[in-house]
Amino acid sequence: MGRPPCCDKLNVKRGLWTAEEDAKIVAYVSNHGIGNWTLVPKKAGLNRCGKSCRLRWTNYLRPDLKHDSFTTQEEEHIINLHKAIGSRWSLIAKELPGRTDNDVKNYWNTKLRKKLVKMGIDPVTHKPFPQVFSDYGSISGISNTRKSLNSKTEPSPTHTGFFPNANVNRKPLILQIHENSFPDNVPTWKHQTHLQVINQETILPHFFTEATSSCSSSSSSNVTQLRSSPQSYSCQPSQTQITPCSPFNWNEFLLSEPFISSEFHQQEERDSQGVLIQNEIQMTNKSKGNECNMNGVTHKDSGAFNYGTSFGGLINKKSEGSSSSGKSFVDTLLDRDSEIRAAFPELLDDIFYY
DNA sequence: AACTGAGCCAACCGCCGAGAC
DNA sequence: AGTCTCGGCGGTTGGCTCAGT
Repeated sequence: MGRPPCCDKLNVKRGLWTAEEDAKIVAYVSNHGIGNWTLVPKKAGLNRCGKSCRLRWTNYLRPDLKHDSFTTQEEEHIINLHKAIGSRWSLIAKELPGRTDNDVKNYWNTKLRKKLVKMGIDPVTHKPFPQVFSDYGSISGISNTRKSLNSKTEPSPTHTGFFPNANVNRKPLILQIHENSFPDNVPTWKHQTHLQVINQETILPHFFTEATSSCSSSSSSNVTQLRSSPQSYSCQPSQTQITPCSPFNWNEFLLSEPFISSEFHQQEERDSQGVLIQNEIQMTNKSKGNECNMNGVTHKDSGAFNYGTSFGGLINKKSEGSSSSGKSFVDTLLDRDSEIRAAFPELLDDIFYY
């Protein structure tokens, strides 16, 4: 039953590729094209796993790849896209010709994330840190930071920490940030005593998983949550129904136009009147077609889940008048981001210019 | 010159959905 | 219907390079 295994994992070579191996893959692909990667090692005379061959090709050997450093324009594009869709590296990479998801991911993790932190911007929410703390304080019921100054709760050992190795260095987050040359042009941060005692967990949960999963990297896990938790979804399910880590309401991106019920529109109206967005929408994404349960009403999509169509259709729900046909999915997302910011200034706060 | 730590990036790991059997 | 692999994805790690001491 089932397919045979693609390779004997114990007897295949691992590690860095040699020029000779690269040449074999290139020769094979140029002769046979890309097909079943499990057959490639055998046919190309390589003692590698097919999966490894595929990765080598897609991340390094593909002729359309750029191998030079990222340009300023590409940087800005990545930041904007990450702001809009989070760490969906494959989607971001599709918007950057010649770049792979691995390239983009590495560049983000090694350069851009640090750059944003140095600028005083939370790389998850893309908001200035003081604003993030302020948001979280109001969301979680922490009416002022002084309250948490007295907190002596021990940090949870399960959190990975905002900075690398923070799980080893268990200093409060604020101290870490401060000690990591926080810029002087962020006034709030000058008041170290006002901040230094704040416990990691007390501040903002998503910080502690940011290194491994930003908000939308948890988008996949959000979907999982949606399946298991009909009441709400957020980056941190146990915290609040409002996700502080993204300006987007992902509900909307999981719905396409045919799903939009009158109840949903009513909900939107309430939202636009300043009522906090409640996660009344329960989503399930079944193996064939999308099913979504909104306020108890189940709707079903006709086709497989598809960003380009489902998202696009949904986005256009609010983008009436804007051309949808010629725009890419991500462009549309960015437009949508701007629209949301314009529509909900009190919820989404000021746009931050990099 | 030798050592050390940080930065970088290619490659691997593990999960998931789709589809083959 | 159930089991299994493939292919795709995001997260993590190993090891190389280089700057600083």
